[in-house]
Parts: sequence; structure tokens; C-alpha cells
Amino acid sequence: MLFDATLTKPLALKDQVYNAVRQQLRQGAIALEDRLVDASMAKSLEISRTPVREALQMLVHEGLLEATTRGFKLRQLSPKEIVDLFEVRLLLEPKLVGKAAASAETKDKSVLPNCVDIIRSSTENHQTKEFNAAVYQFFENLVALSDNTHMNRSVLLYHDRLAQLRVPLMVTPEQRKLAVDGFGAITEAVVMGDVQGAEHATRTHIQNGIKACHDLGLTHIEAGAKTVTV
Amino acid sequence: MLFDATLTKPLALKDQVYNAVRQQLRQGAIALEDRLVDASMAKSLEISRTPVREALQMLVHEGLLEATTRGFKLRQLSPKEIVDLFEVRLLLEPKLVGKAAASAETKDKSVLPNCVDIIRSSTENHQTKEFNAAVYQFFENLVALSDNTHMNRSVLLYHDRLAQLRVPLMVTPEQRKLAVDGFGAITEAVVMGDVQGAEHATRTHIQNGIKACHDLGLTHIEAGAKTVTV
DNA sequence: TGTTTGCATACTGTATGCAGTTTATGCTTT
DNA sequence: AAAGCATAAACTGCATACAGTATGCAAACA
Repeated sequence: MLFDATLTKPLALKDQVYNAVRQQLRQGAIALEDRLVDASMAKSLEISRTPVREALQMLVHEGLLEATTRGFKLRQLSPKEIVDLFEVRLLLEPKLVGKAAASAETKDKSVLPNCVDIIRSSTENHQTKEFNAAVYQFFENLVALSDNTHMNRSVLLYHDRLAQLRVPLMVTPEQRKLAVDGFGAITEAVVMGDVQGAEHATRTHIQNGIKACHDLGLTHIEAGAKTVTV
Repeated sequence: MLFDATLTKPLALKDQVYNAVRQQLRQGAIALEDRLVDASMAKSLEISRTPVREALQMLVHEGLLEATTRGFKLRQLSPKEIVDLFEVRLLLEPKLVGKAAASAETKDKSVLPNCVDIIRSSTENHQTKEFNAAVYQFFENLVALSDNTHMNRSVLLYHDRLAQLRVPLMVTPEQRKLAVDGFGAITEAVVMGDVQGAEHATRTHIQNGIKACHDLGLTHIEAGAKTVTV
């Protein structure tokens, strides 16, 4: 090709919508009470219903949303499902983080400590949205260090499914500290290239999450209603 | 028109199509050269393009198909991806099969030996389609014994992604015997409720698969062209 | 004969319209 | 004021129509 070979085709509308909604989910910007209505979203985005519906349906298919007779909504996880998700995470994530730790030194691992700093400061200042964004950025960068795309995809999806728990699980200062320290320990091991340590730190981090769920009783997830228009 | 088997809540058309295509994929009924064209599929099913497209796009999103400018086609796995998929399977499946082995005795495990019998006989008689169907049925029943729906879903998806390898990996009699014996060993452990044994047998089975891939050179996957109309 | 150019074709992606179904509303009846 | 019923509104799901683009083919040209 004559021109820039890296020139990428613009994403289809449905994929743009998909990414946008999923990012919203991740950041906890969509509450359980919210309703995502394809027609109104399409109107506000100034596109037709079709790509919006397709995006929402993908999210339904992945178990992130639920189709009701009155709009799409966030899918509420049952306690059993939460346990199940953590169980799968426990199988995949330590390995993934271990691979990240083992990844070539040429890769830039300096972002991770920055993310942890933002995580720490945003928890101290109770900035929920920033916190969520930082946590996801942390994992996104972590995952980028592993080259198993299938594993990466799965892990990020599990994370997004559990996104609705992020805030409820961090109500007490102790929980927040434990989580932040967990991120710190993982980062340290990954940056140092300590595979064993990374796996262990990840396992511990997830187990702390499970414990926090148990302490919380797993069921009562609270959030405030709001209008969502992507 | 598609008919739905469930009287209670009829499945949406797109889901029926999705299931139908995915079953085709599983059975190796769709070759790499085939093109799935929404318009023609819609016509042959006597429905509109919309639900067909939605189904195909879900499959694209899951990495099973690929959208080209001339129809949807089976997504060809790169050698790296194949290795990656086996790596993830190695993390999840032993645990899943272990859970199946540990599952309540009230659950019916008698189907598994039957499946293995069909697998064995179909390999001996070189009945590819029956073989594929039996293998999938085996896993479907195995997975049904575990109650972690998220893990189950993931595992079945990984299987379907690797479906294009099933036949190429079983060309030699030795490979076939190894595979059939693998299924047998897993079944035996599960039926006996031997968790450790089940995990071990599964690990061995997957590792045999990996080895077969390596022996094959991983790259050259052959299949005959054919028209696909669901 | 090999190469370029233009065109018909075959698709996908997006828009829009219509039907069916569930939920909300408001009116009637007691 | 509560309960029942009719009717409207708010949605999703499906159908169809249109636009845009890659692809292959054939004619024109070197």
C-alpha cells in the first residue's frame, strides 16, 4: 500500500457504542435502576437505533446487561454468581499477572505505579469515578503486558461483570487500604519481574476480594438512580 | 420459519440462529472457505436479515467468525492463538472437570460413558460428523455437572473456538486412540467421584492436544469447501 | 500477452417503519 | 377510596429499504 499501512479503518458505529457503554459500566456510571433505551440513546448520539441495539445486544449476550420489556438494564449478579466469578478469576488472573511479570523488559511497566498512585489518592479523597477509572486502567495496562489475547479478554470481561461490586466492596477504610496495598504488591512484583511473587500477590488480592464479599453478605448492592445517555 | 422447541418462552429469532450456527461450527460443518451471507441465510430460513445479522455479529464478537466484505467466514486461528487457547483451557478445564467429579451423586453421570462409546465407535468408523457431535455432547454433559455457569460458558466457548482443529488433530490412528482413551480416563474419574484423578486426566488430555498441535506444525489446517445455509 | 481502467455485482452497515407486548394511566363502578 | 377495566404509552423485536464499499470481470490498451 502506498499510504500509511497502519491506517486503521474507523470503528463501526455499533462498536463505538459498545465500547462507550462498556466503559460506562466499568466506571460504575450505570446503576442497577437505570434503563438504557435504544431509541433515546440513538437520538442523543444522532444515529439510528440499529447500531445501538446491536451494541446493547452484545452486552446482553456477554451477561453484562439484561433486556427487559422496558429498556436494557444492568444485570444484577446473584451471590452465587459472584462467588463463581471470583473462582474463575482465581484460576486465570494469577497466571496472567505472572505472565505480565515475565514479560520482556522492553515493555513499559512504569505506568503501573502511576495507576496505583491515582488509585490511592482517589480512595483517600473518595473520588469514586476516578477510582474506578484508575483501577480499570491499572488492569488494562497489566493485561497489556501479557500476550495471551484470549486470556486477557476473558479476564477483562470478568472484571466488567464484577464492576457493580467495586464501590460496595470498598466502603470501609480497612477494605480500601487492603485493596490499595494489594494493587501495590502486584505492581511491585510485576515491575521486578518476580513471577512467583506476582502470582501470589494476585491470588491474595482476589482472596481479599472474596472475603470482602462474604463480610458484606454479598447481596445488598446499593446505588443511586440516574439517567444514562452514554 | 424456524420453530422453537420451548413452549414456555420462545427464543428470539436471533438466538435461534445463533444456536444453530454455533452448533454447525461445533460439528465442523463450516469450513474455512465457506461464506455465511446474511441475506441468503435469511431467505432460506424465511426470516429477515436483521436477526440473522445479529446472530452472526455475536459470533464475530466472540471471535468465532470474521466479517469480511464478502460474507462472514470462520475465523482462522493463528498458531499463537491456538497455543493461547490451550493455555487457558489448561487453567480452567481441570478445575471444571474436578467440580464435575465432586458433583452430587444425584446427578446423572451415566451419559458420559455412552458418549465415550459413541466417540470410540465413530472414530473407528471414520464418521467425522458423528464424532464431532459426540465429543461436544460429552463436554456438554460434563459441564452440566459443574454449577459454575461462568466457568462453563467460558470453557464451551474455548472449545468452539478450537473446533476447527478437531478433525485435523485426529488424522493418525495413534492420535485418535490417545484422544479416546483421554475421554475414557476423564469419564472414569468423574463417575467414580475422584476429583484429583479427574483433574489429572483432564490436564493430561489437554497436554496431549497441545502435543498433537505441535506435531502437526499447528499451521496447516485443511478442509473442504461447501455451501452453508444453516 | 500482460496490465490497467471502468463497471456490474455482492455484500455489509445503517436507517426507518411496523407490529406485538408489557406497563402505566385514567376512568368507571361500587 | 379501592378495585376493575379500558386505553394509551413505552418499549423491544423484526422487516425492509437504502447507501457505501470491496471484489471480480471484462473491455481497452500497451
